[in-house]
Formats: sequence, C-alpha cells, structure tokens
Amino acid sequence: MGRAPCCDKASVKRGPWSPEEDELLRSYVRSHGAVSNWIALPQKAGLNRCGKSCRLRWLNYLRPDIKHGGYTEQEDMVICSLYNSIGSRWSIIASKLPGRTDNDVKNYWNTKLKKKAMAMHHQQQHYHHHGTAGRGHARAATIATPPPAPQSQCASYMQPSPASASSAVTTASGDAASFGAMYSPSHQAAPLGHYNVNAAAPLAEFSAMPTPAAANSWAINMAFEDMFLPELVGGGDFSQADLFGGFGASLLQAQDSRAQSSLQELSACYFPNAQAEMWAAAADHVNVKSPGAGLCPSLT
DNA sequence: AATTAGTTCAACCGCCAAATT
DNA sequence: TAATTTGGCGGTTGAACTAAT
Repeated sequence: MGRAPCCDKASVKRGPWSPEEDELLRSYVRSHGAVSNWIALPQKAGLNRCGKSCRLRWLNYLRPDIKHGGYTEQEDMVICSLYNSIGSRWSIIASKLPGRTDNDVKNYWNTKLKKKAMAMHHQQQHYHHHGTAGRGHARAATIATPPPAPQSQCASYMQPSPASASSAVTTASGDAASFGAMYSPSHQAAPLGHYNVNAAAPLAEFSAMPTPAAANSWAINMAFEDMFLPELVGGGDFSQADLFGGFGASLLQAQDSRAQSSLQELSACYFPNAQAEMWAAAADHVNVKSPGAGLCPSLT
C-alpha cells in the first residue's frame, strides 16, 4: 500500500491558475512571510488547491524576484557548463542563476539550449569530416589546425571527448551522458570564462567573461570546451560518460594527485551515494582513498 | 482561411529523503 | 525504531501559441 495522497485530488482545482488565485496566494505569503507548511496553506489562504501546487506556483511563478525568458550568454554558459559537469541537477544549476527557477532552466535547456548545443556539435563534426581531410583523430586535427574563421572556429573547438568516441554516447544515462560525452574539457587553454561550481556567489564567479557587446554569441566567440570547469577536473579529460559509465578506471589512472582529489571532490559533491560504491570498487584496482560521502557544504 | 506540424512552458506526477510523530 | 508526513526534485504531459503549408 502506498502513501496517502497529500490532498484529495478529486476535490481540489487543477490546471492553470487564475489571477484571483494568484492574488490570494501572493497576499497570503506577503502577510505571513515564509511558508512553513504548504499542505496547510490552501485552507488558510482560501484556495481550493493542493498544497504542493501552491508551493510550485509560488516558487516558479509568483515569487517577486523571478525572471522569465531573456537568458543571457553568461547564463547559457553557466547552464551548459554545469550540465556537462553534473547533469540534470536543475535545482543546483538554477541556484547559480539569480532569479531563475529549476523548472525554468529545465524548460530552457530542453527546448532551446540543448538544440543550440547539438547544432554546434554537428557543425563541428561537419568541419572535421569535410575540413580536415587525411587526419585520423579529431583532437589531433584541432591541435594541429590554426584557428579558422569565427564560425569554423566554434566548430573546431567542439571536440567529442576520447571517451565518447567509443560507446559512451550510447549509454543509458540519456542526455546528460551523451551531451557530456560530446562536450568535455580536453585541454588546459586559458579559459575566456569559466565557472566555479563550488562558489557561493552566483554568476559573479565568472572571470573575464565576454560582454554582450564583445561577444554576440558564445557559440562563436568562445571556445566551447573552455566552459567546462578545467579547474575542477584538473585540466584532464573528463566527461559525463566517465562519470556515469566507466567512472573509476579512466579517472583514477590520472597521475596528478591534485586532479584526482578534484575529481573525487566533484563526484562526492554530486553523487554521494553512487559515488561511495564506485570508489570502493575502484579502490580494488588503484590506491585511491575514498572521500567522505555527503554534499559539499558549499552546495547546501 | 483552414489545417497541420512544431514549439513553448506551466503544471502535474511520482519518487526520494528528511523531518516529525 | 517504525510509520507517517512533508518538502523537494527531475521527468513528463498537454494546452496554448506560432509557423508553415
């Protein structure tokens, strides 16, 4: 037997909210401050709605500091960077974007940004297939090839990671794995901008970010892989496919202890449960000490 | 002008973990 | 300690809207 529903779904109103309902909820929160019990709120506020629905409406729409639409290039970069690093942890990603909600970021990614990134990837694939004849490996081509014109330059930086070249993209982990596998940091070039996921301050942690005036589009003016947290992964190859799939072996072979600890810290932050098992298994093969489980303090 | 296809996004669903009883 | 309640999250859905034919 499952748990009891939080409300009687047959009797509460569902679907789009009316302006009157919005006002009831808004005025209740305004007069009572932070809501401690959303389940009890509908009755107190005079709303015929499920408490969870009220909470969602407030958090995703009625909160006064919410921003809708109009995503900036900087925000795009934050989302792509974090998605590549941690996958679809929308609440964490949204927490780094002031005024954005997890639902909004998720929708934005699913409807627009993902396509944008995929298009860039295909563009890059086309460049390597047709513009670098005779070269066997995409990465080698990038290193050997001077930066071409802007549009092609974008493509040239879009490198599938070595891990993704084999079966990584077909992992059952879905978009996070495949996208991460496609777009991973593969060199330690000085980044135009990068994001410190562990920083408490949202957006401000970007350094030397191109301004909108200087950069009409990050897709063109920024090396895509530079967005992907080189400081956290020690500058080495690191992909979502590694994280979800062959996690232990390839990562733990890294000789740089600083890189190892960064990787451990990152994975411990976001995958505390699965991560403990993986490190335990990996420890059989490599002499690496497992970090403690639990979220990073900076993320909580 | 009518129809179809594609896109967007608010809202819901179901699960999980923490808090409470 | 176990059972229950609640908050929070990510995935999914479907109505509304827009563009294409």
